[in-house]
Amino acid sequence: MTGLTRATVSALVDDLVAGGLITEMDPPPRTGAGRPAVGLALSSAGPAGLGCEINVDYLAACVVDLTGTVRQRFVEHADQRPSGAERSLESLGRLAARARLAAEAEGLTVAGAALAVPGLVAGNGSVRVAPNLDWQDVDAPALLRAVPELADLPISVDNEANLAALGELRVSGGDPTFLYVSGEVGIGAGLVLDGRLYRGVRGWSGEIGHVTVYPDGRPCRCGARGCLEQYAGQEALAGDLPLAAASLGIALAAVVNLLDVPVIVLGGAYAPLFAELRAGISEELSRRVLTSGLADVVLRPAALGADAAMRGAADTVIRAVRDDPAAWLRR
Amino acid sequence: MTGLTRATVSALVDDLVAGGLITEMDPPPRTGAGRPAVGLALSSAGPAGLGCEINVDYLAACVVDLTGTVRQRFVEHADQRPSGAERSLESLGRLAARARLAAEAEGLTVAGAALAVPGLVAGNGSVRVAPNLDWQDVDAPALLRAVPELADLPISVDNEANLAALGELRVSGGDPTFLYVSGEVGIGAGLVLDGRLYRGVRGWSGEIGHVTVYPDGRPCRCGARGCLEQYAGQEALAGDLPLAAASLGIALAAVVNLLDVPVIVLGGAYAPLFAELRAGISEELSRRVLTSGLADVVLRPAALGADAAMRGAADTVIRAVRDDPAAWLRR
DNA sequence: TTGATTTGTTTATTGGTTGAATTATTTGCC
DNA sequence: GGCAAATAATTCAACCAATAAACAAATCAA
Repeated sequence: MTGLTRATVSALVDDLVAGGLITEMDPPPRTGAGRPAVGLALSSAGPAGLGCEINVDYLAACVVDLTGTVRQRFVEHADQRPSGAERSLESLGRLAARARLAAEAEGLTVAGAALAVPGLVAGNGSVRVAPNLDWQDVDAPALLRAVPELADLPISVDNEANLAALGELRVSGGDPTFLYVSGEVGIGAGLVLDGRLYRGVRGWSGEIGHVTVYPDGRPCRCGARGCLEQYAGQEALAGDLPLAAASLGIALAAVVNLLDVPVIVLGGAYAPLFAELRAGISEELSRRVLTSGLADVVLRPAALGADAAMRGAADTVIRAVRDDPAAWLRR
Repeated sequence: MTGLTRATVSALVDDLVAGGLITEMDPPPRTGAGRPAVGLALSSAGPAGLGCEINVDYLAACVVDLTGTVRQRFVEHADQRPSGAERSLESLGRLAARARLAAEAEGLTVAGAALAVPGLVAGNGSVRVAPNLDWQDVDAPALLRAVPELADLPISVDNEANLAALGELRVSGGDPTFLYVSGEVGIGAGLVLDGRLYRGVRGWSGEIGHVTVYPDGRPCRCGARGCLEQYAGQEALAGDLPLAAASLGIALAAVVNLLDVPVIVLGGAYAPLFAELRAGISEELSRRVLTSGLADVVLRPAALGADAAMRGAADTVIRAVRDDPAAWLRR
């Protein structure tokens, strides 16, 4: 597939095995005649990713190894709104430190950390706004690194819906292009195009909750009227489910018309309600998507549950190692 | 910038000069002391791109050289709706052949052709639907190649708004991410992300004309209700301009919320009306874009006029040569 | 046991890049 | 006018990763 010769591949694989990224499997899988091949697999003892998440009512951290297996998982339920950013991130840092130490006791090396937050994140990792946490301009990486056990780690920060979309990308059966919609208190979306998360120029993509569905409709806390969030957010969801489905369908039809996205994944609070929402969404999609006669849009519930964002965060770290293993070996 | 040594760069440049892609300039530009450098510029005598366009009321073809200069330009005004696809594409083929021959008489080598159509294009270049031409499943590349003078050319086909966006990308002062909105009989959009046109999985992105702005509004010929096209299409534009601006603003706010696009370019019929439309669009954008308090969305009229799609088409050909010059040299 | 088949390694060769030295061409200063 | 400094470009031996082809290893089937 790569066009490289067996000799070259062997040399490269030797480096990866020596660097602990790949292990040789014994006994190897077989086919027909001939000398049996040596099996190779991603190492479960090499570099690992530390995924962290802060949300309105919980803190979470996990360590995922190169194979994608969750090796450590810590969750702490507590309302974060009264704490303020500093106290919350200090608690999360301690939780993450526990996860890291437990993982390293198992022989893993944590290569880096990523943090999922329900808000807008600037390019340098600072959180511009997190409305539901009441945060503004929080330098999250610095506050996390204040915990001594994390001081040496590279830490990235991203929106929770974006990272949940990445988590879904990993477990999904290989749809390289889809929209992940996360129904929480607000509604966020993560857009994966050709296998890569599209973050937008300033990292502020995916704010589907504030797409207008009824221009003169209900007032939204953002100041506008008729935002999707007012019709399909967690509060509205408890009331009129058919309205929630129709409004979701209208907003999603806009996405499909604009981006020709063939798959939509419903996560967060939408996942358990998928059966009830599906028909209403589909109806609006088939009515309003210009190409609905040419090809269907696939609707499906998220495969990962509440851990999606945290797992996606950890995944960004190990994906970086997998995308450029030589950089890891040179470290 | 590349990290290559001068020796290596010299060797590579030698190949490009020998292949006619680059010419040495004489006299070169100067700075201070020292041996003066040899100036290098893209050759205006090398490979060129043939850009073609078919639209409701005209046919057009042009040849653009490596430097981006339009070297030949032919336009034929005539209503194409009564002709049918075969006759239209034969006429366009003859026009393109004239452009090609004239360009080759000037020493250019036409490397390929690209065709802009107002419709949905499949991956193989066939036009699935072009509503305003009343086309369905037209194998446009084959019909163009039926003209003997074009038989040897690789021909690609794309949506006109997509190609106009690419044309705009070339002349714009380097915004790598923007949405180009083309107001014609219908409304199309071309989405350029990080300097690359995003076509969607099936090539059907950019159908902003069928984004819903008023869910229970005017019926559209697509079967839905309240599509943008009914409020900001060429017919609606002649009537209520403030309504057109507001509805455009609502749809564009959705794009910005979803994609964090920092620049919106208004083309086609919108370009001459830019002054009248601007305030109405901006008002809705600042009201409905969640991040409008954090960073502005830039609105500007298209720099290229009616030639945008044709120029963008030609540009795709020369861009392919520039992106992989070695492939051209190996030919 | 033999031959076919497949996997993996060895080794000389190749081609592109590098680095250092060299040559070329200008400006600025005494 | 002559010389030093600065900058540009080329030459050439050395290096390195990948290649191709031969060879060794390990299995199955007859």
